[in-house]
Amino acid sequence: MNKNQQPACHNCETRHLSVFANVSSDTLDKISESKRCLHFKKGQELLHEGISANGIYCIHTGKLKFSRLGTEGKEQIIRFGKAGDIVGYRSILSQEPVSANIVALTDVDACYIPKDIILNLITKDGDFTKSLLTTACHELGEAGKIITNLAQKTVRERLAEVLLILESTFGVTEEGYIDVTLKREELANVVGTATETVIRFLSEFKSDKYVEFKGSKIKILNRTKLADTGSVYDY
Amino acid sequence: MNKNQQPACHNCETRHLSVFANVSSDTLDKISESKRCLHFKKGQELLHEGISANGIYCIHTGKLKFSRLGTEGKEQIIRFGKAGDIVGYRSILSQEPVSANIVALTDVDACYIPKDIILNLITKDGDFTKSLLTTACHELGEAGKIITNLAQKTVRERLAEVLLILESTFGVTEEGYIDVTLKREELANVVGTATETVIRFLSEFKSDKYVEFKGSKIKILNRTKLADTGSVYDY
DNA sequence: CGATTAATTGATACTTCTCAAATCCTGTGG
DNA sequence: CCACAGGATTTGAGAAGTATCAATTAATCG
Repeated sequence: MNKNQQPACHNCETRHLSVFANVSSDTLDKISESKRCLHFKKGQELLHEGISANGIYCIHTGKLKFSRLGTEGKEQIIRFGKAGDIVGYRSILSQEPVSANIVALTDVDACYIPKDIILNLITKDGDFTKSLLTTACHELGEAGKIITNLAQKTVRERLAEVLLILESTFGVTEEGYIDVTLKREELANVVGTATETVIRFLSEFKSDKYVEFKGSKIKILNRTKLADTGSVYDY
Repeated sequence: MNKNQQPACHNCETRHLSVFANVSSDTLDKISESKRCLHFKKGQELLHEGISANGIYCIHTGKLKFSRLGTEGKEQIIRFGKAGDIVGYRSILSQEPVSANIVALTDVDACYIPKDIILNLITKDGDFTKSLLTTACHELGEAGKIITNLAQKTVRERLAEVLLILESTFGVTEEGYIDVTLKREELANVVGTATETVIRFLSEFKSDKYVEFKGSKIKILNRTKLADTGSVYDY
């Protein structure tokens, strides 16, 4: 995908995973006309905390992290994104500045859809709006889970749980490694702890044969034990 | 307000604070017809974690806490509610079970509006839906803040911040005390710490003259210092 | 007023953080 | 293809922050 050739939304396979799955053919045409397909390199920022968004990105391929700067400028990773997700909608709909830095973890192809198209769609297409609401409400529930876990679980438990979440979010490679590459530091910024602490617990999990490494790739060997370690009951 | 007399939504002053502020007169009539006004005593539960909601509550008067049970059955308070808020909408819209126990902190008057009325309203009233989306997206942003704080701030910082948040959420009484009564244990369950730890830091804040107590009521004496203590920059 | 429940204080143990130092990678230029 | 620079990872030791347990005092409600 490049800037000259704008693939139509009709033919987009990723669309069926997204909030645009059921919008009408007409509407789809309108979106197709006004959107712009963009490419982001690994490490590039799609949106920056504090600005106001003028449109949303519909993620076609690639992986993202959503993070906020906490006290002392430390990164806190809030959640992840992948193909089929839309980003930036929260800011537009709450009429607040973007609340997270959204950064590409891999190369990312995404379509940019201007704000007014989306707002217009909301007033006209009930299914689409419902779909958006469902998404937002689902994420709200997830956020509640995260809050409870952060407040109550130990770092060791949280790390175990995060590994399981990453695996189920991003799946595994052919060789069975979790299909996302995070630095130890980033892993620490998800869990909310120090890098060294992540490393210590990871090597503990490794001695216990719950996981194994290959570079920074991680393979989960024993999901049950890991879920146990993380006090994850709904696994 | 009691069960015999169902006050019309038209005349409800609280409505103007809520997502129903701008719905049409016709729609309002429909809601008025199908709603039921209920009273909850302090401590009573409006919704319970895990069930599926069949309607939403529109809070007319009173205060609520939203909590989840974490590991070992410990309560984690996620957020608070008050007049003008609607509760239960998340579950209905994400088609997931209720994700929190919603409990009255004071006596509460609330109107129960059946699920199908709300879903119908969503397909027909764009303003209402947008209003709901705005609410959900706003709360999503708040959740992100909470996550960052929990992950990065110390218990001491979080407690200081929570006091400020409680004051700005619930206001103060004539005498200047934060207008909500929480047990020390509940305060601990907001902050995500042990009751004893809350007590220790509270008495520290008291010796520092940042706060003063009267029973379990808390009065903030020095907002600036407290914001400092809590590393709250946007106060 | 008595019985619970809540709040407080103290002592100790444990988890996690921080700082320092060493080793390991990775990509780059020669 | 190799060596090197700079970042990433790992390990250790000691400090700091919180949790836990136990005991005491205060507040509340019937």
